[in-house]
Amino acid sequence: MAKSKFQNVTGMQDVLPKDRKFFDMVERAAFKIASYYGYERTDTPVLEYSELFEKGTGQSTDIVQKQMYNLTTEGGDKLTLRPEFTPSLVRSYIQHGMVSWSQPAKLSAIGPLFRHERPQSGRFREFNQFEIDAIGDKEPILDVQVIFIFVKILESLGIKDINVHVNSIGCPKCKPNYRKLLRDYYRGREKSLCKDCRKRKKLNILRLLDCKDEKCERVKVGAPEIVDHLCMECHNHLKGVLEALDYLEVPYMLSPHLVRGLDYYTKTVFEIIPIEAEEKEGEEKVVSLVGGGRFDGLVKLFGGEDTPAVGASMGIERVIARMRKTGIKTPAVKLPRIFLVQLGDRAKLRGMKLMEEFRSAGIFSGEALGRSSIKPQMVLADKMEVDYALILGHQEVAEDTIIIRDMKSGSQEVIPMNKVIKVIKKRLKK
RNA sequence: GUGCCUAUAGCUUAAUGGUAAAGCGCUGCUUUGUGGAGGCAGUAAUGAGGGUUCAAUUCCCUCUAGGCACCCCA
Repeated sequence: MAKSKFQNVTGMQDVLPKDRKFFDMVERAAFKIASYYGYERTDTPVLEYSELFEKGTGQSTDIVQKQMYNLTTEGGDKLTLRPEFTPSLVRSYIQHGMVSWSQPAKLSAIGPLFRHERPQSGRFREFNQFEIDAIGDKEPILDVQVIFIFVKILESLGIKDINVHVNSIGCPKCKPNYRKLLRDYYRGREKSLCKDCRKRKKLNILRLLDCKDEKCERVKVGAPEIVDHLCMECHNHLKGVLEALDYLEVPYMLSPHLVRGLDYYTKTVFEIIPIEAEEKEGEEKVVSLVGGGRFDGLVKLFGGEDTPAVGASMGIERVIARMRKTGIKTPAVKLPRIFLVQLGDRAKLRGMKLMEEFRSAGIFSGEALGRSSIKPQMVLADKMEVDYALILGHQEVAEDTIIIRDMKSGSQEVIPMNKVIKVIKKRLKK
């Protein structure tokens, strides 16, 4: 197994051809649907200045505190392998003056992200996400469009048993009030909480709502819910989101305890979760396939105009794991229908040229130019289940002819080389 | 970062305190320029490094990788 002294880095994996087919399938579905709704692909560098994430993703988040791959260049620049897309895309929005585009600017992105966490199922140190962001519009319908697009992407990949969890975490106006209410509620109840939550209470009290510990769950039941304490603007925004989801018949539920871990979220937050995983909670881990929300303050935080925005991203590896689990197959690979068999050096050369002629004519041919004897080539042709083998030996090269062998019947005939493309084309049509 | 489990040929598995077996795959042979079945042969492994022992792949430790849970998240 491990003969080489080199191995892959923990949590980072090789994508072999059979895996790649799944990636391609997901990417194709994602771009097809997102681009229909106007989201255009944007690529940003894998490396960014560390400060972008420290400021954007947020100092208080686990991502920034302990999961970033940081490096310092010889010149002293502090760089980070991107742990998420949103800050990069917002940076790009400001830097390239997308403010002057028709708003909102609709961007999509795909590629690897890096977080130094302990790998486990559905979690890697290098992983791929597909993200879409609509920057420059505050209407709730944009939130819903983002959710809707991901639901449609998942559906088109055959993942239909999903549920969208939605919540609002308010804005800088109403969030502080709610925080205070929560603090008041939990004051005196510390003893009923798990160890972690006692710590969390000081760092970010909203996180208490996320805990799955039984004891905490019990305390949580009586806790004030943020949806009851939103300011008018946030309340109406949430109402607009839910109404649109209803209208579009998106399967969702309001999850008052959904809190997301990134600092920049405002108002709407959501996750898309497979239903089966929810039902089997305890046996199977609940992993969200998509997560996102509104980040109305981020553009301004980076020095741009005060610009509302909303976006989300999908974990490609997680979606693929889901597809595999539910038995979804990738489309069959296109196999060649003819196979070139060659004997002798001159035939190899002539064969190489012939294949190019076939390629220009749009005909896909198999080959084994590395082989010199005829048998293994025939075996391969058989395995590939081609319709015809084209045999090119010394004699054929000399006479400028080629043998066409019908693999099913075993009959074969010699035809002039200059007619072979025409003949094969005709036969393959049948 | 914490805890638990795992590690035998390319793949799937077997076995043992005395240097490892099989199936699949791959390569070749079974007519000298012709495939599909069957037969024959070949190929290749105890993740790495220590320790205990007369002897370890088997027991112990460390490392590495993989899996899982916590944390957190896509």
